[in-house]
Amino acid sequence: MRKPDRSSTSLRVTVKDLARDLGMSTATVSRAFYDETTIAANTRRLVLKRAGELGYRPNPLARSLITKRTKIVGVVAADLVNPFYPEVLTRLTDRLQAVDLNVMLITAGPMTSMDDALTLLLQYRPDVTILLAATLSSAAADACRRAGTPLIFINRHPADENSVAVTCDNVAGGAAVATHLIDLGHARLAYVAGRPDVSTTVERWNGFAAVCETRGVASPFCENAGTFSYEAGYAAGVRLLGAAARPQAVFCGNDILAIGLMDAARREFGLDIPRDLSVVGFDDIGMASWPSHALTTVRQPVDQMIDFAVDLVGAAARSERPKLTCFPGTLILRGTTAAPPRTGAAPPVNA
Amino acid sequence: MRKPDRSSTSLRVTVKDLARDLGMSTATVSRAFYDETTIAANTRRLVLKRAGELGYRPNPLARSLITKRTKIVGVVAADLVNPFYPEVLTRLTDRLQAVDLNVMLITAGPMTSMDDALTLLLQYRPDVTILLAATLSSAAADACRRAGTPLIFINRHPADENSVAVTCDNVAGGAAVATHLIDLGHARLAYVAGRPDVSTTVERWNGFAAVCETRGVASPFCENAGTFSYEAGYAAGVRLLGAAARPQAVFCGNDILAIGLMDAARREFGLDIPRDLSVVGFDDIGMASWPSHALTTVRQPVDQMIDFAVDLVGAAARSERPKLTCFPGTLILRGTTAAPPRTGAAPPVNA
DNA sequence: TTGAAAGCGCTAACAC
DNA sequence: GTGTTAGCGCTTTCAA
Repeated sequence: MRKPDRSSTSLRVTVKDLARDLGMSTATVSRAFYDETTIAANTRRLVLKRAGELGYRPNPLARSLITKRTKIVGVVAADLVNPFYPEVLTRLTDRLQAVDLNVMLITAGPMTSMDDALTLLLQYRPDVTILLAATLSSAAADACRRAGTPLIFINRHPADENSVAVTCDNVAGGAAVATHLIDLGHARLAYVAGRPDVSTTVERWNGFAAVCETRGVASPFCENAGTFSYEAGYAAGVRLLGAAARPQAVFCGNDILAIGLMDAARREFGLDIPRDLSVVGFDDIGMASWPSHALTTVRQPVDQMIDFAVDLVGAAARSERPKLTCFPGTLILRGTTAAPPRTGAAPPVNA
Repeated sequence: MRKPDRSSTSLRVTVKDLARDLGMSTATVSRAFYDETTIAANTRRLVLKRAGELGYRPNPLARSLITKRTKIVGVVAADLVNPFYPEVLTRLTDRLQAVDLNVMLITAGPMTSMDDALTLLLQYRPDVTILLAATLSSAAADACRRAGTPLIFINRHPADENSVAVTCDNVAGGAAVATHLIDLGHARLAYVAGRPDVSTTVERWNGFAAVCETRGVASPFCENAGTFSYEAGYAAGVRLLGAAARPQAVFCGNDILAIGLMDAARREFGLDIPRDLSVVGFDDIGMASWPSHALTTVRQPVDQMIDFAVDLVGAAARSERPKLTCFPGTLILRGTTAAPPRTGAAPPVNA
């Protein structure tokens, strides 16, 4: 076994060093770093002052041995290639850092399965684990429960009703899209589903389809893209728009699907958007507002959602169990939706 | 002070438990988990088997107290909104996880400065710290040195010649772009710089300008976008293309700048690309190959670069000091570059 | 209000 | 090849 490199041993200050320096016991020094302890105000001041000078900070690794709390938040990111998640991750880590929490990131990729990666993470005893667009095998969920780390899902409703989740109101979002498209006068609608087995896919469809039914519009066709990616959107576009009765408007499971589908519409079928086809996405990623896309979409209130999730982290660490929470989205009208061209007899003009 | 939540105390198995269960000493159990120790092969087998059954894994936090190694790799990501970095980060964490290393992620954002975030990270004593497109204040670099964490820069050449860096050959990349554009017949070239103070910006320019000089083409105009973002590219496009002598071809500091600039060219000036303007990027992010962009660009060999960086992590942890390493990029020809339209007298036909 | 002492979970000398 | 012991850096009883 390699022995620790004593030569370059960090001249790291420890409690002992600081205690000796101050002529106090290590216990007193330690107490200075906790609010709820009995220590003379003046002693604390002294300790903190000298600690600052010497650059002493309690070692969280050693501390965790006793307190059982690591100040580590595990973040499991399933799909960083969808630009929505880097946006979320950036704000999330920033906010967590601001409250003195560190992010341990795990991803599932070609080399490691989600379950293996999670096992690795759990060794570090994260106080809380946040799942970004990730779903867990029941074995993995079990492992988390045994390890005692509360789970917070972002953008997913877990099947397990015990977990905490923060999501956008996907049902209402889907409904708003349907209302918008029907108001414009579209009758042949379609939905492009991403991963079929996740809550966002199902809920957005539910809201969309429900309004179609209420408004007496034919039930929308559902094209399954299989996953949330540009390529999947493009392929779905090829299938959907090549069909005999092309839809007049399509609601895509998220923005990146919508962008893929629009590229297919233009390149493979020479369609003009929105004249020949209306398209709506979901998320409002940065790219959606670029002139080259100008995508009408449902904006998720990312900032609020993340801030709330960070509050949940605190609550979860205190073993509180808040209910799952759902934030309203906002339909953002841009350039990819318009009324269908009039065909046959023009409708009576009544305005 | 809150006392550890004994009620829900994880029934986590410890060395002691396992040792008692097996009727061995804790030392023996511990030895089973290290290759370079003297332990009977059969004993090791027994220990590992029972450990598997009971779900025992040594607590890395406790272990680190003695070994001074945490198996934590700090990753500092400066700009996750540029899609290049999520691509890199995904592969990086995946590879690190595969060799049993965990990623602690820090970002600089509105709430926390880079230096504060780094301080937070260093408390956890990462074995190595990887900087993704990040530059460090000299105070921060000092802090890292004092904390004894080796630094690996990805996509940046640090000023400090002590650090290790893995980069793409930006000079050669810039040169290849210039050669391509000049071969096509362009004479009025421009460069759009991202952050002016980083090595990639400077090196790409150097390679680009050097070839112009060699080939006897007028020194390219340099437009400073200030940062590597879509918006900055768009704004730079507005300034650059609105000028009196519009360039025939522009080399952008990276793909996302190029995409912004192209949107400006089309929307603000009604230009057709590549007929009226040739555009080249750098990185070859996924988006560059989408039909809506079809961007000619220099591909960074991300996979090789990351795999190499992961090897460096191992080397750095062993206190070796490899030299900084530079991988060749590849010019990928797509649809945004073409010969300029002939103006005035057609050149003599000689083919 | 403070200090002495025990111990978190683990590894590494050193003896056997 | 294995067990005993000490101790990593820290917090937390308990007694003073």
